[in-house]
Amino acid sequence: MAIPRAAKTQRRTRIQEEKEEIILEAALDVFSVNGFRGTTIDQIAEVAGMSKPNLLYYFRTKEAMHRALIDRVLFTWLEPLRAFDANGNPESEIRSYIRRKLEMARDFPRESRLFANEMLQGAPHVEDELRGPLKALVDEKAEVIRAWATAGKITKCDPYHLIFSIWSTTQHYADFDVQVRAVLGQEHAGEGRFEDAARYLEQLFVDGLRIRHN
Amino acid sequence: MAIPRAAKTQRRTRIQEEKEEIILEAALDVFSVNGFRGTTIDQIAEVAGMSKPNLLYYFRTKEAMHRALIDRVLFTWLEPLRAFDANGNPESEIRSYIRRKLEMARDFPRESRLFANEMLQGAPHVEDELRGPLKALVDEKAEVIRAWATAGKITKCDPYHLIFSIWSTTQHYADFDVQVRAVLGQEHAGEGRFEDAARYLEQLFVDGLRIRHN
DNA sequence: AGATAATTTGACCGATTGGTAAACATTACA
DNA sequence: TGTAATGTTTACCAATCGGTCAAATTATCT
Repeated sequence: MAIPRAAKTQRRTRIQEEKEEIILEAALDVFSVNGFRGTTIDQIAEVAGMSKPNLLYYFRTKEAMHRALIDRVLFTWLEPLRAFDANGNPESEIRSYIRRKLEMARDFPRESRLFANEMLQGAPHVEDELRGPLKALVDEKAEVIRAWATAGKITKCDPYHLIFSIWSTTQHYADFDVQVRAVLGQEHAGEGRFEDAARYLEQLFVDGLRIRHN
Repeated sequence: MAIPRAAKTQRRTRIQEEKEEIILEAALDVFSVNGFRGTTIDQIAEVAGMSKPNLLYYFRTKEAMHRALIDRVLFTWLEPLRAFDANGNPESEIRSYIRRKLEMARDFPRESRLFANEMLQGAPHVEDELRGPLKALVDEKAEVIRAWATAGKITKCDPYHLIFSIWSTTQHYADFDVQVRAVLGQEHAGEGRFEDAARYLEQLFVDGLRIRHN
């Protein structure tokens, strides 16, 4: 008798951990490109190299796979913002936040696209997380930025829209990668484009905010 | 005998124009949210308020609907960039480009999401347009910006990444609308958010580029 | 009005969808 | 080694998919 997903044993088998890893990896491949509705379990099964019923042994529904994937990715995705330090130097904090976000766009483009897909569809599966934990985190960091502005360390500006602009400019290089490559052309579309982007964005944000260079 | 899509008559009927309009409007609703793969003809038919075979009388395949929709939207979508004037004042040109793009994000969010969906999927239906006409247009405008920089009217910066950053920051308010609303919360998520965004972005880009105020 | 062309629909097709049942194979553990 | 739990697969299901067809309806033109 098969009891999937550690219902009886509490502890997860070695095989369970390995297979769930493989499945989520494959699911990330497919969901990030085709979105939830556009993804079929068969596609994921093929990428994962296992049969469809075998997938459904580990995750009972397509929703369960998507849910598990979102949950896992959401935490790491917010890491850079969590690392944003109130006690740090404004210029270096913003610089390194941009750098980290850009590295994530380069190294984890599928994760970025997974979220983008979810947002485009109106976030039917994660709206609660947005209104709850995400808003709370952004509120906290926005307050830090506002304090910097009040203290005259930074130009006065709307901290929420500042955060939005950092999110959008950096994630653009993951979500719109095809367009970026197409427009830059063969010669400038190499991996150097991330360094070019980093240089440009740091210039834009730091000078744009008139951050005091100590 | 039914001859769809003006094969014989050359001229399009009044009914043809009306119905094709209704269909594309409905298709925009659905494609922009669910992407190509995630959209079904039945969904479009229901939104359009007509039977599925009736849709297929005007557009023979789902691809044909999507194609027609992309073609129509692509032109208007690039309007703001086309209006970018080499002879204008750098500051006002960039300001009004941002303003126009932000207005489009506010007034035509579905069009923005349609493209975003297409990009996330790797642009399987429009890659040629990206490498061709779009790249050509961007190359031309990038040259204008570079000339401004050379003339000292503007801070030296990578013109391509400047354009990317204007695209991403403005379209963010259409594509990630749910997230923006969720983070801003009930009180700041009203329509005023576009004016706040406009104010912030103009400040960011204009001061960031150290444009000379004549 | 009558004829002809344009439009609309219900019934239907084979393929694909998410998911299930049960037989079979493998593993872990006594 | 034996056996019970875990893991895997084949065959299958009803629902939905993109699309066709022929018949019925409506608009157009003389």
